[in-house]
Amino acid sequence: MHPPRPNDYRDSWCGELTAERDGTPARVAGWVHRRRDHGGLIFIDLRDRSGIVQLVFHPESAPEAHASARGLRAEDVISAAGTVARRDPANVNPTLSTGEIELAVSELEILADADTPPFPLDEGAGVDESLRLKHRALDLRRPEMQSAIALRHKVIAAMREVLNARDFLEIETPYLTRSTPEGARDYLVPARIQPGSFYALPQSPQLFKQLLMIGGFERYYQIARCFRDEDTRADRQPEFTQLDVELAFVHEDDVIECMEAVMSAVFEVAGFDVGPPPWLRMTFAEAVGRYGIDRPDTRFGLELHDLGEALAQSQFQVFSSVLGSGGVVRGINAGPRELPRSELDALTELAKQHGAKGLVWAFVQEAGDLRSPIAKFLSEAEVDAIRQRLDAGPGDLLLIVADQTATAGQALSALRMELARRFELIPAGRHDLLWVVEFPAFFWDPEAERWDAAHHPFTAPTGDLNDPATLTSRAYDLVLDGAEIGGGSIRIHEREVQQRVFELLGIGPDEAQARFGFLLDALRLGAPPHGGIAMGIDRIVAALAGSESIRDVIAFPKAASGTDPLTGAPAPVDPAQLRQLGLRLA
RNA sequence: GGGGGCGUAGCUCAGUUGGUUAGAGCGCCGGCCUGUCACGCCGGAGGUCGCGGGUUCGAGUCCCGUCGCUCCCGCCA
Repeated sequence: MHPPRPNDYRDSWCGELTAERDGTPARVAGWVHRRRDHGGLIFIDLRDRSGIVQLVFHPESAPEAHASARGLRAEDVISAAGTVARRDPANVNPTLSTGEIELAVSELEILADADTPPFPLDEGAGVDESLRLKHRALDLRRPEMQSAIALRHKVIAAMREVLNARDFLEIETPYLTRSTPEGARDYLVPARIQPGSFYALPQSPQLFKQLLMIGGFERYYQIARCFRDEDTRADRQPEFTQLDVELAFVHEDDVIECMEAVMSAVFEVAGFDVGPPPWLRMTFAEAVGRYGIDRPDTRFGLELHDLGEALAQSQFQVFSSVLGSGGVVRGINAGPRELPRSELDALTELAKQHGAKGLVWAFVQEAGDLRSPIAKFLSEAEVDAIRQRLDAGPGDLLLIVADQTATAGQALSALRMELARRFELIPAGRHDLLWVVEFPAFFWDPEAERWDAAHHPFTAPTGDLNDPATLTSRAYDLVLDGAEIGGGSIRIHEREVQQRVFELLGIGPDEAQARFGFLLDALRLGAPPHGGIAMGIDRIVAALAGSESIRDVIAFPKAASGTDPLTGAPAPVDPAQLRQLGLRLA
């Protein structure tokens, strides 16, 4: 690390005192990591951002320092000066980078004493998370948090470096804005100077970056905070950070190539091996066909297979009726597994939780027949067909779901993931990265009785606008180990097309003008073809750090409930503040 | 909005079929200790068993309600 400017607190980093400094004076500062008081000798492990060094206090040679060292406790903040001394070979600690030396302290200053920590720093990960969040300043001192936050910095720095070298401009867009709805609920901010009116916090800088393209900047990026008022998950926070990128005069390949350069640099600084670009591209149709969902984890098999053709006439009513109503019967071969009934029930529950009405399990017997609750409904030909489609042999466990395509896919995908966890099917250290492309542009929403945008309403479609079901959107998602870490598209740059898409989505000309007039107006003034992408920085860093939750790579995250145990937000406000805003609580 | 899991000492947890004074490890406090590095040894303090109600002679344990944390579905790209 860059050496500290010597002052009366310190002249050296703890973690950088080595045998080369033997015999030289040094002054360090930091937190008391551990204390070992032998009555005579006192050892203190002192920690700063760079690492840990052992301080030793001798009662004879430094009685004053030794006396005050007796009162040191965990997390006290001190400055200590003394002489770097090589340790006796028998006393070397090989687990410490500074283990060959210690600092024999002659002068100790206690800069701040600390209360007994509410949780131990070395067990941090096992501690209740809301307690950690409540005392986040303490929690952040844990090595895991230190390295996660440092990794986050390195990732963002690598992104900036690549984009800067390619002449991108980093441009900020407003956080107080009119909502640019992409489907999620907006966070609203009441406007004092316009009582009754509200700003919205942006769900993404989508429209602004398109305006920047129309504004002639051609290559833009931003490390942008985005806000969505929806329930959280381990990988979702009310506010999150994305690398937002947009380019003018580009096609899909141009954006993808650019992001491959950016992400290669990111994976490189993290020492994360995903192989060199270009990375695999898979169509939406193939992803859903083989894995059931549009963000497949391809690190293991257990692919889905269609059984509908063989079962259309099945005596088993569930199969025939689902197939008759346009649904599918699909299955996976879980391989040779012995599972007790209770575990099969648990898998059925899982399938139901993901929307399926049920799950059919079947074990292939030695003779080729099936042991299954529905075996008696299946003809020999049907059993043969199932075995063949699922490439099943004796002992194999087959899992079959009959439902509408999307539901069956989601349920089977959840089953795949559960089996992979349970039977450890994912090879250690393997990481798969792939682009999913050629998404359908619209899907029919039967409840709202209208078309809905699969991506967002500004995504450029290809095909015949008069036949929305056949339209493909010029969108692309980047998927890492089954997690969507980024997504983008070529945008609509022609006003007429944009207007037409709004109509399809049930947004009439007046409403479109009211909500998106500023975009439609700008599209009249000479919009270049353009496209871009947004990369989820929290998810990327979490994946690189091996964290289960993005909260572990955000310095000050919200809890799962959306609240902040640290500050107590959200909190009631003073009535006077409400009055100023012209608000009254219901 | 719905489902699952959890809630006992500062922390992590155990607590049997409802039964005496609710335990352990770590931490904390005091004492001893001159080569430890998760130091060691001796002693000690520390509990609204999340909260409220109920059943019972008796509830950490059973029932109802409620709150909090967490994972998932819905929702959200």
